[in-house]
Amino acid sequence: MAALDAIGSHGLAGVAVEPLAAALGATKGSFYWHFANRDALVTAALARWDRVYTEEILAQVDAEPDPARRLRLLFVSVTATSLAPVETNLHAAADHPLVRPAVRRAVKRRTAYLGDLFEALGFSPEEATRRALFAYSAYLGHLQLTVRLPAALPPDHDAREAYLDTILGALLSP
Amino acid sequence: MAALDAIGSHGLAGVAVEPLAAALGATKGSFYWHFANRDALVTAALARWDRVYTEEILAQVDAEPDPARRLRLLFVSVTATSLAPVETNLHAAADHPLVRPAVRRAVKRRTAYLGDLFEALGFSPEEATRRALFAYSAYLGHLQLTVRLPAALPPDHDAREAYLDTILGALLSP
DNA sequence: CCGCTTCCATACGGCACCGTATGGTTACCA
DNA sequence: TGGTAACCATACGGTGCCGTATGGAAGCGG
Repeated sequence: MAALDAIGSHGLAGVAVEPLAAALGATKGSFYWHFANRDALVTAALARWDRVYTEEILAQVDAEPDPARRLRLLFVSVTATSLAPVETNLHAAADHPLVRPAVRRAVKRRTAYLGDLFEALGFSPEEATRRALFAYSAYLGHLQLTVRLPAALPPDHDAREAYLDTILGALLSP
Repeated sequence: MAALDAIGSHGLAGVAVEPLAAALGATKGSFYWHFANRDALVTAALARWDRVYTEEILAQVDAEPDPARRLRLLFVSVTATSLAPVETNLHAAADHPLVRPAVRRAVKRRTAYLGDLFEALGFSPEEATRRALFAYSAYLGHLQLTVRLPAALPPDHDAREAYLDTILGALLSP
């Protein structure tokens, strides 16, 4: 779906009919035969985002049985830089009436998953909910830095590993 | 500065000459006498943001001598919901050529301050840098949720206090 | 071969914004 | 008091986008 790529590279405003059609070597006339309007395209992109960026990732991570290793695997999977632009730009566009419900649904789904994970690690339900929200906030901020200011992040692989150790150590401290 | 308010309520794209002039009861002709163009207005808004949203806040927090209480005070000050929209929208617009250097500067300044704080709390310089980045990421994500999805955050005052305790506990765990 | 559906292109009107041109008003000052 | 600078309003052209109207071209069943 080219619309999701456009969200990644130019944000929600980048999902524009005329430039997109031109980039695909087509014309507006063609586009408006396939879609009712721009909103329909955005809606389709959001549905695709929900499948690929939430359900598939969680299903894949959920294969790991050990909760601690599952949390680490989740962080590694989810900070892959290829996902970052779309994630960041969609969260940033969550004031848009079409985007808001999709993002709300994703945040609920993801924080619930994280909450279950922290419960499996031995925290009380309330504490698990708090740590889940904390972890998700850190995830959001990390992605934002990844996209906008990568120079602020640890430079090489070793430093990133140490950084991940720090994060997981803090999140799992009793 | 009305431009900063516009960034808060409608993002960088909300800094538009004609609507802004109309909102102030003026006209474009008046605006273009005071500013060379839209970019000049954006630049002025960014300079003001740097003063009010970084320097003043840090100066105010720095009055607290105890590092642990200073960290808590910093979090409380900085998660005031009145600051959240401008902060979030500016970070979200950091791909813009005028905004990028301003945000980069702010992030550097703030993470450096946080790093000093964690060093004052007894962490090694490297660990302090990691925790500073972690704390700033969590801050960014938290603000984003505050603006876009406030329903995802702890609902009442007691829950927010418990949440803050969890966060500070995790950030300060050895 | 005819007519119908499917798919695509060109052309148009409309909107919101940027920036410029130009004239007008106020006020101060030589 | 006449000139000049500071400030503001109206009007215009340009751009990039949305959505519609309209006319094909290609394929396929009757």
